[in-house]
Amino acid sequence: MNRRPTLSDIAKSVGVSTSAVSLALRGRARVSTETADRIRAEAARLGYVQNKAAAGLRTARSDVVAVCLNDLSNPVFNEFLIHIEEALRGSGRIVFLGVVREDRELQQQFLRAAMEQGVSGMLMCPAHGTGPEDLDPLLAGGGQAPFPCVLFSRGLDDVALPQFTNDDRATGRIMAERLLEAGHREICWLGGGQQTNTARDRYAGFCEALEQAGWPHVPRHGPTSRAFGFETASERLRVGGSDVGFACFSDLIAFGVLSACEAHGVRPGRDVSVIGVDDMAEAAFSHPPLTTVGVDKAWIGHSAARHLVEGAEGAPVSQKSPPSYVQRSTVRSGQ
Amino acid sequence: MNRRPTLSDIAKSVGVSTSAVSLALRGRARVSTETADRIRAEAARLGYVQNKAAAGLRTARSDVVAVCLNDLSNPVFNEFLIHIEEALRGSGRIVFLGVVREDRELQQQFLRAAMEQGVSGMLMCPAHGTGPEDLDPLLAGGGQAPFPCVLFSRGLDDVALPQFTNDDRATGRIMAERLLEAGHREICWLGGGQQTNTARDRYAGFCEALEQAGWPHVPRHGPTSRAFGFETASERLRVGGSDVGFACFSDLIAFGVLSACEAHGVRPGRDVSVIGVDDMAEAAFSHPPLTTVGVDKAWIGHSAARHLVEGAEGAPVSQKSPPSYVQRSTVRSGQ
DNA sequence: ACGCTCAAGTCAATCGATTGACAAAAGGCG
DNA sequence: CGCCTTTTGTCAATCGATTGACTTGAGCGT
Repeated sequence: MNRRPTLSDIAKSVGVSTSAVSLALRGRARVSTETADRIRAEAARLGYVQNKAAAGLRTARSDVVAVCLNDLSNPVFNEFLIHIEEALRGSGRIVFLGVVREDRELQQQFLRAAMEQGVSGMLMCPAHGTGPEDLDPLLAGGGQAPFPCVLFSRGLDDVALPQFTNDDRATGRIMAERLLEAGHREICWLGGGQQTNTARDRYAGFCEALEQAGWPHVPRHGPTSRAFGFETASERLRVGGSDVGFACFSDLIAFGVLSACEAHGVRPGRDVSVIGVDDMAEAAFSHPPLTTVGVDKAWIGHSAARHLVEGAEGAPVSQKSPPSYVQRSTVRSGQ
Repeated sequence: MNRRPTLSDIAKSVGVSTSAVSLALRGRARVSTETADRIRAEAARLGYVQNKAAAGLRTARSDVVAVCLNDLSNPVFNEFLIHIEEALRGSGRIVFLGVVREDRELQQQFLRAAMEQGVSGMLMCPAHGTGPEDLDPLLAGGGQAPFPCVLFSRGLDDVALPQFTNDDRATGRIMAERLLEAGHREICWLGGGQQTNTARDRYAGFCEALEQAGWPHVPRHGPTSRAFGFETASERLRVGGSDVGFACFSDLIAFGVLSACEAHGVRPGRDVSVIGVDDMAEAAFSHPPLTTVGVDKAWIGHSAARHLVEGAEGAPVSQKSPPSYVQRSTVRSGQ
């Protein structure tokens, strides 16, 4: 029942000091190549594995990054996670995952857990209703903050943290413009709400473009789910007729709308128009394939991760990626 | 630029020893309620956060659990992760995530990282081709193993580790039986391969039931992706006509088949039958809704997690959850 | 032969928390 | 009053790795 070998086991076995072993294994100078080789050989023979807890205790460094997400069952967050994990693994970091389901309390718990574990940084998509006070411990300047934090996907106002997000105002505008072109009698906004900057900006951009054109719309805010899209679209189709353009806060909602269209015998891309946001992988395979405004999840995920590990110099940056219109077949072509 | 407060900061400030502080904060005896209150109050005032690295160094304990996955872009693994994360959070563990993309080398790296971090255990879905030799360090008996490991989703033969999986042989049988009932001229197997027990068992059960009935099938092994389903089904429909029943290793493949059917103007549930496995969330929303054999991902995820944290007593268990036939509309009803 | 530099190592303190062994004070009991 | 228990704490060692300061011996130039 022998425990894991330590530096001093190797030292004893080779006949040198633990300092020498530590130095050799990390490839520093101060040990001759010959001794270093013997040390490395013995380490391999013994099956030595570094104890990062001990190393981190001494050096106050760590290669763990916490990633704070809200909802894995929304494919878009899953996609963000994929890109983030990829970027982080590429730079030798390790991922601590937290799923906080839009719950500020859970988010606080995860923050604390991350501090306890001594992570070197955090990538965070803030939960609904997160304000500066929630992030207080991370904001203190002058080396006070336990670790740097970078926000992704959702930004926060009045928070001096680097943020990588989609340009949601532009996204909303694009949706409005395309729907306007399609020339529907009624335009309907589905989803979003007031809980995140993402939702507010997207809707604001949408309203802005519509107002410019002097065109009204019927707003229906609600959860980001297929069910919400299905039910709300069904209601609109029943009371408002079938000549309507649906602007959906998320592809997920749009999928629900598509189901509703099918149930009502209405053809997306002909009678009605449906446009989503995100361009999640499934969008290309929906029935019919969904027209959507693509969010550059890879860029956002990679940039946020890179910014975190490369160290944030100077003032916190706030970068937005431009959305891209992805034409498939659910938006009617102009009259 | 004051660093994080430590036990001894609290001790100094309250006027007791660090021992007392440690004891009090963890609610042990040996400190009076009154002193303990003062200590807790001061800890809160100072914003004390425990340093788990230091604590773990001393106690050789940790509340981190490594979760080793292969492919987040397959929704079924995403669903497993959701359930696992949920169960782990419920027992106060935190998740250290690794995505190893069916690469044994990456899997080894993750194993090592987990040892370095000193995780208390691992939940693992083994990569393609994983053998006992890959898991060697985890198998040594008598307290030698660095941490306990529980396999989920995919089992491994000749490996003395607890395993929680779906009953894949039964799953394959169900698929064959339903397709037999539908009475197609040709029955086609899509996906799987020889890389995992899951794939082998599922296919074996399928063959078994078909042989019993004395019915042939055309096998097409390949990757678990929509694209593979689409292409292979297209080919079958072209050369073999439209009276075919498709048994798909995964819902993902089945979705591809559905697209192929649409492209070929063939109606699933009427002309052809399509049956998948997993019952992923999307299956209920495909077009048409997919008939599938459901895998109890919640049970598997929760059980594996619970088994790990509650400590594996006695001999390693190997438990299989029974699959469930989920009838929707892509399998033709019997003649 | 002397002083100097450099390479190759070693020493010992340190990171922060935990815990077995011990100590002092208070209370109980005959 | 003396002895024994509890209660409430403290001491000091310990977990494993890192690192600034120091030592030793060899090599070199003059």
